[in-house]
Amino acid sequence: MKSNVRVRFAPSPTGYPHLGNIRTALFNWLFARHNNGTFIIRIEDTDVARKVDGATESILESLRWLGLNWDEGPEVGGDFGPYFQSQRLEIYHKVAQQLVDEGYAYKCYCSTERLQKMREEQTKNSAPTGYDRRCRNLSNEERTRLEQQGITPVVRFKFPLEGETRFNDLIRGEVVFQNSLMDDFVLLKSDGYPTYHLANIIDDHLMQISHVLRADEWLSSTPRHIQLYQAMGYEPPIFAHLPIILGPDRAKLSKRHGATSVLEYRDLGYLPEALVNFLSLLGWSLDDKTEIIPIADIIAHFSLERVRKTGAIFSRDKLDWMNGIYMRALTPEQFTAKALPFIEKGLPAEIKRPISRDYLLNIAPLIQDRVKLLKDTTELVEFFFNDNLTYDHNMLLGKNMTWSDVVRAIERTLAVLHDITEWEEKILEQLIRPMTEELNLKASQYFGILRVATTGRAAAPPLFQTMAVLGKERCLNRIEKAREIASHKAAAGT
RNA sequence: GGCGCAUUCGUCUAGAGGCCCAGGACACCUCCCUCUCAAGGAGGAGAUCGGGGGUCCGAAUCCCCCAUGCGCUACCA
Repeated sequence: MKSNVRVRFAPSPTGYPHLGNIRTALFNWLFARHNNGTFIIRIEDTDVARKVDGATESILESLRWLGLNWDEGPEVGGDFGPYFQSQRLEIYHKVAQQLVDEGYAYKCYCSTERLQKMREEQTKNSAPTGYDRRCRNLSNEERTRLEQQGITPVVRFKFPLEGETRFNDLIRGEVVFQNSLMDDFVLLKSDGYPTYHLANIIDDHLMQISHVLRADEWLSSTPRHIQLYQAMGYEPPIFAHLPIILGPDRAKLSKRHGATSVLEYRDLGYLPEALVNFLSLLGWSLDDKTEIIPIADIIAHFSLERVRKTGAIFSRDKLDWMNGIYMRALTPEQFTAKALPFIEKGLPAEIKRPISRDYLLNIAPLIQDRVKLLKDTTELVEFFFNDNLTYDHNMLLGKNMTWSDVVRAIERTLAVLHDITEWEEKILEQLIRPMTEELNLKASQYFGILRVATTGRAAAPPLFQTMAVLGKERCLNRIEKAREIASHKAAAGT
């Protein structure tokens, strides 16, 4: 049973959604789900000049990826459509005209040049900026004359000159603005499109939005909205202004802060559930210590009362840590399924495709603990697939050893390995570990040689597990190669 | 410049008059585990709660002033 809570995420397709935008979407979604309400997507495509191709799709894709499903909006429709503002122009025109007729708004013929000049003048004199209301009280004759000049007017709201506008913000409490400080803002642009203020109010009303949860940057224009609601005779929704997400320089997160597009995080290999968990904790908290919270619990406990007022700097370090936690919580099967596409894409071209899912499934437990981002898996997994190991040969030489020590160790190992019929971790360890003593080496020296020989790396998953997964043939071939290298070195007397 | 909002460890945060000479997490450091790298475990360091005044027996928590930061100040959202 749905409640009356109806919230919307109303992005403008002027770019690719970044973490800040999507966090607002997330809080709306959480609020809707917690209250058993309706989550609506409305595309505010009223800025023709800044519109970016593909932005809408990218926004929807970001939401889908994170699992923020919507009940009404693009693709799914709903009873209050259309959900693209560019398809609702007639409605805005009608209401704007009505406001003009009723004396709440007026047509303004001022040119952008004049407005710009006016603003410069105001700034120069350290006066408050804002439209000087020149067209507010035009006589009919003047209006006709300007019309005849062929000027397409904009429609401006006749903001009350006196009094104050107040409202109660669910997060910030009561906020008061002096009306005398507000100017007559534009409702309808000369290109026929409405401004945010007009379209937003009309649609929120028509779509029966109960709560407006939006970023803090809108707080200052809320009195405009309140006044508009009153002029139209609409009941305003409840407002809650969310803290914004900041870049490392404490300024509002934006494109210039780098990789902030949500889809980039997907492509880097963050898990959507990790990102959701992390984002939900940017401004909201469950209690004084819980950090890893399943989505069902976030929904169950989400409340605006526990939303902070201050902007938060997004920290990649902590996200990475959290992603690692979610990564480790995956079953090997899940992990394999998620890592596979990244590995297919990332492994060198000479390695034959498709890569074996079964083989990868065996590798998974060895690397899962070591992965922070799915993109990292390629690097971690590479030596399992690449039989042409290239490494600095000197890595074979353990600390305080000579090359002939290395040759001897390898030869003894090879002899033992050849006879193994059951190539398993336990058996490998049973046979090889005791050799440490026989060879009079430290485990770190001996295992180190074998690690480099089989993996070409100084750091890799535990030796016996790794060898078991690699298989007998691969191990023997690689160790043989290492023996040749070491023999040459020994012969050269280096 | 005007208006608005905010201000607790480097960062994310807990805290709604005594439970706080401020708790948790990330990052950092040390140790343990250990064949390497991780993961895991145990510790450590890190905030005179932006500053100053009040109120109160008692303030991070209430009030006032200041400072600083951010946001808005577009025919952008």
